[in-house]
Amino acid sequence: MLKNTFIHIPGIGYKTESKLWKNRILTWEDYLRDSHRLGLFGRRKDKIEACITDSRYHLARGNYQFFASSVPKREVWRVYPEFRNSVAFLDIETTGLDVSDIITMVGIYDGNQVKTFIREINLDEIENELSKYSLLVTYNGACFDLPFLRYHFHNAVLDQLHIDLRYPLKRLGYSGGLKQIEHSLNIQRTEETRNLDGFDAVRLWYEYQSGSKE
DNA sequence: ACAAAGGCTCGACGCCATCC
DNA sequence: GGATGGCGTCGAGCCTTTGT
Repeated sequence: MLKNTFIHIPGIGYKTESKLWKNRILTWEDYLRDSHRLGLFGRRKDKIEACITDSRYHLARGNYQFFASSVPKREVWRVYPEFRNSVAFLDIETTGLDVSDIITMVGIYDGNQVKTFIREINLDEIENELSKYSLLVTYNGACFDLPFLRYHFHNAVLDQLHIDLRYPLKRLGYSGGLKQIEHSLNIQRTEETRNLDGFDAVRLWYEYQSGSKE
């Protein structure tokens, strides 16, 4: 999907991208070969070509920073196929909603394996762990998880591509919070966690700190 | 060759939704 | 309850097209 994308190129908006696609210019390679068919000439055409050449260069090297700074946030979902081999699905638990509240746990799924980082056990390993990934996927992470991580872990690398599923799901007609979306997609939780919400994460953390193993 | 019109991008603004 | 990005809207500014 990324190789079909032109929206990250300065001077190209949704209209022009759509026009390219309608004219059978579907990939970067198509553009470099066939753009003269479209009546794009002169400096504009050259600038676009230069940006496509850059895009190919950076994609071949896995330079996620190039795309993180150029692809509009609402279109970052398009990079998933190209960067799925370096993805972290991320969720944090905290003691409250204010960024100065405490992070109690961070969970990461890398596509194969779930890794859990717990306060007072191994949470300090999270900075190193995060630096391994090119792409982060969250739900509402742009407003919640990432600001928390930035506030509490000054050395964490957090310049990755970031797909916040809240917004693409909204466009597909799914909204109302993660729990509700899971329900409407028929995603079942385990018996132990079925009826728990975010506030239970706070309560259970304090119970755990008071000695409850359960 | 020049001017006007039209198309498109892009930034600003205010409102809204979601996380524990 | 605070932070943040997306959304819709608007208008400035640039570029291309069209008309004379």
